Amino acid sequence: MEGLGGLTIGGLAAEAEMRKSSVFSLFGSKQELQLAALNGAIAQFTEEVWVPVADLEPGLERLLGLCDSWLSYHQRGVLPGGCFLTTASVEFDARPGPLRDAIAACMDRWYGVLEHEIEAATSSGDLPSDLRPADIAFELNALAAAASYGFKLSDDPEVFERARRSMRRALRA
Amino acid sequence: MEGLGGLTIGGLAAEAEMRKSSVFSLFGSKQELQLAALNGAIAQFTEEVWVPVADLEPGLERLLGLCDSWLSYHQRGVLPGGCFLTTASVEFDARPGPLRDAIAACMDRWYGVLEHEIEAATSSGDLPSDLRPADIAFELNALAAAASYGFKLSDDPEVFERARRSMRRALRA
DNA sequence: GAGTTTACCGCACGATCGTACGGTATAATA
DNA sequence: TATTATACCGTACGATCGTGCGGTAAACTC
Repeated sequence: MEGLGGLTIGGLAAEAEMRKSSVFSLFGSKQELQLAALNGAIAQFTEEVWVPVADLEPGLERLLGLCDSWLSYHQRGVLPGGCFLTTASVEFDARPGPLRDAIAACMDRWYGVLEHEIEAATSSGDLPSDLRPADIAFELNALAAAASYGFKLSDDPEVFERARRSMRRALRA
Repeated sequence: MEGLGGLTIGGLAAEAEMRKSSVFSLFGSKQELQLAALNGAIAQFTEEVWVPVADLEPGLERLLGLCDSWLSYHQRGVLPGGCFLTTASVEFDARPGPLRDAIAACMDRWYGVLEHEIEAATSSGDLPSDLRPADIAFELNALAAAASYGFKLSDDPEVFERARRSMRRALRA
């Protein structure tokens, strides 16, 4: 398995060459472990996707760079199981609890980042002002996620080209 | 749990008010059950999404109707766990075997349907000919899937409006 | 150096799940 | 009617998983 549900204390212990009970006592519960894994994945995502473009000019330029680093992150398969947030969303969207709440909060934060950037591009005139930032953010996220699991399913890197063209189209419409 | 992995023989037996062993002997193995569930979900999807628009004019008209019935299908939450194919894709994209193959085949068939319709719209002049059908099909699918799990995660029906606007934008670019 | 914290281990329990096998009615068939 | 197939049941086994508890050795603190 993959994703947060496929994360097992025993499996993690084996990878760390420790005993199950050690790993368990280190986190206290599986749920804590899952939350920690989610935070770790988010930190890594930020490091690999956002940081490389943080120095670019806010607005359309950084947005375009972000799309590229985003797709590259997925294409390199940095972590198995594809887009962690998408996997987690699909897995927990119908299971209320702290995990679902944390995932939803992460998604909201990420949407906030995207929308903020889109608004910057709009106010500097690089994007038409009749576009709703939330629409574009939703669209970009949908494309990145679909590219991630579409690639893992088809093994065809062409999906990243498709996603890239669609993103470009969304950002100059 | 949800999706194909969350499908358990015991759980199904409870729903059917039967015994585990009965359900098991009815399918022979869990994998056969999962394949049957996949086929059932595809049949239902076809019934609820494709059939209602089958009589429309091939091309853009049917494409637009398809997007609406597609989103409506997800919004009504016809089956728990959101878009079955997307859930299954995310769940099995890294687990080689008959399940993954069947899921990939279903996706391919669905993409084929979409592309065929897009080509009809292009050749009748309702869509610009510089658009690649595979790109548009990918985009529509990404939007529908994202709307499905986005809604289950946020409980905000606005995502369907967003997805609808993005789909419309993709189809008249 | 005594006491306490930290990191890890070993073992065991209960729950869940897929799977297997033998049994028993009822229905179909010849 | 005799035979066979079908549908379902009861029970059991082995594997996996989360969890709890007592123990031990090293590290740290006073």
